[in-house]
Amino acid sequence: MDEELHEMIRAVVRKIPRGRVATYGDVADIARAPSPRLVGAVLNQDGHDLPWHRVLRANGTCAPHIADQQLQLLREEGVVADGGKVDLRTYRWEDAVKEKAEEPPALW
DNA sequence: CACTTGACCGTAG
DNA sequence: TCTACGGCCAAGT
Repeated sequence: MDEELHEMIRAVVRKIPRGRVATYGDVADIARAPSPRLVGAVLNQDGHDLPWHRVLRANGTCAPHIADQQLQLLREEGVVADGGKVDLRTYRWEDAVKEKAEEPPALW
C-alpha cells in the first residue's frame, strides 16, 4: 500500500468539520485515491485516531458492523440519522464537493 | 500466479 | 425507494 496516499487519506478525514459528513467516494476524490474501497481499507487499519464516524457511504448509510456506534457518535455532533440513514443533502461536507468540482491542484 | 475479500459506487429494473 | 449486478482496486491466501 502506498504510504503517501495512505497519509493523504487520513489527512482528508481529519479535515472533515464537526457536524458534517463526507462519503468514501468524496474522500477518495479529494485524496486522489484510485478507488473509494481504499478509503475503507485505510480506515479499517489506521482509522482509530480519526473522526472516522464522519465518513459514510454514498447513500447516507454506514457499514453494517459499525452502524450502531457510528450513528451514536454522529448524533453527539448534531447529525441526525433517520431510519439508519443520514440526509446527505443536509449534512454533506459542501466544501469538499466544491473543491472536487473545480479541480484544485492543491496538495494537502 | 489465480482466486477471494471488503468500512464502496453507479446504473437498471 | 429498494435490490441486484457489474465494476472497482489493493491485500491476503
